Amino acid sequence: MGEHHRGHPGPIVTARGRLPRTFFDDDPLEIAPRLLNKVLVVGGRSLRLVEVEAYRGTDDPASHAHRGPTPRTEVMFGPPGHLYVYLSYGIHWCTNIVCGPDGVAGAVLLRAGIPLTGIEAQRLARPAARRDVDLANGPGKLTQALGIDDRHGGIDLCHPDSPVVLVDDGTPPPDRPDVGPRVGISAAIDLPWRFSNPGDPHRSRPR
DNA sequence: CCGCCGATCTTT
DNA sequence: AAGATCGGCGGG
Repeated sequence: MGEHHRGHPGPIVTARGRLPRTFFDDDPLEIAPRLLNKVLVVGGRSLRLVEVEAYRGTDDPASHAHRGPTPRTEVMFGPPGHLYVYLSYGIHWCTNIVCGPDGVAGAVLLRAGIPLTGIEAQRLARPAARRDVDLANGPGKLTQALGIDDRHGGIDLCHPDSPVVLVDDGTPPPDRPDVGPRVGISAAIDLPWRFSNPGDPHRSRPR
C-alpha cells in the first residue's frame, strides 16, 4: 500500500516509534482503548498491552485520586506521560500511565500484556508463572515481569532517557475492544471503563 | 476448572 | 480496617 491520499484527512495514525506526550494529554477514558496493542519496553523486556482500565480523579469514586492529591497520588495530578506505580495489597506493584492535562487527575492502569522480547528475563522475574501466558496476564504480574517497582514511580515515559518506554510498532488498537466493568473495585462498579483485546488469552482472569 | 484464603503493608 | 492482587490449596 502507498502513502495516504493527498487532500483527504485519512485515518488518524500514530507514527511508529515512541509515543509523544500529546498522546496522553486527553481523558483517560479516551486514551485507554488507544493504548491497546501499544508496546511497553523496559530494557530488553517488552510486551504488547492487551488490557487496560481508565481511572479519573475527584469525580471517580474508584480512583486513588478521588479524595484529592496525597503524597501517593500526587503524580496523577501532574502532567501526562508519567508513571503512577502503587503497592497493591501490600504485596504487588501495579503500573499506571498518567493521562489528561496537568492539574487534572487521571491515569490508565496497565492490566495485561503479551510478552514479546526478553521472555527469558520475564520468566526469571516471574518464577510462579508455569506457562508463558501467565507471565503478564494481570496488573501485578505485568509489573513484575518487566521489573517495574517503586523506583519507577513518577518517571517520565516521554523523557529521552526514560528507562521505560511506550512504542507504537504499527499494530493498531482493535476496532471493537471488549468493554466491561473495572476489576477489584467496590465503588462505581458499573462503569464500563475496562478495555481489552477481544478473545486474547493473555487478558487477566477476573475473580 | 472453580472457589476460598492467607500474605503483607500503605493509607484512611 | 480495607484495598485497582496473586498463588496455593482443596474439591468437583
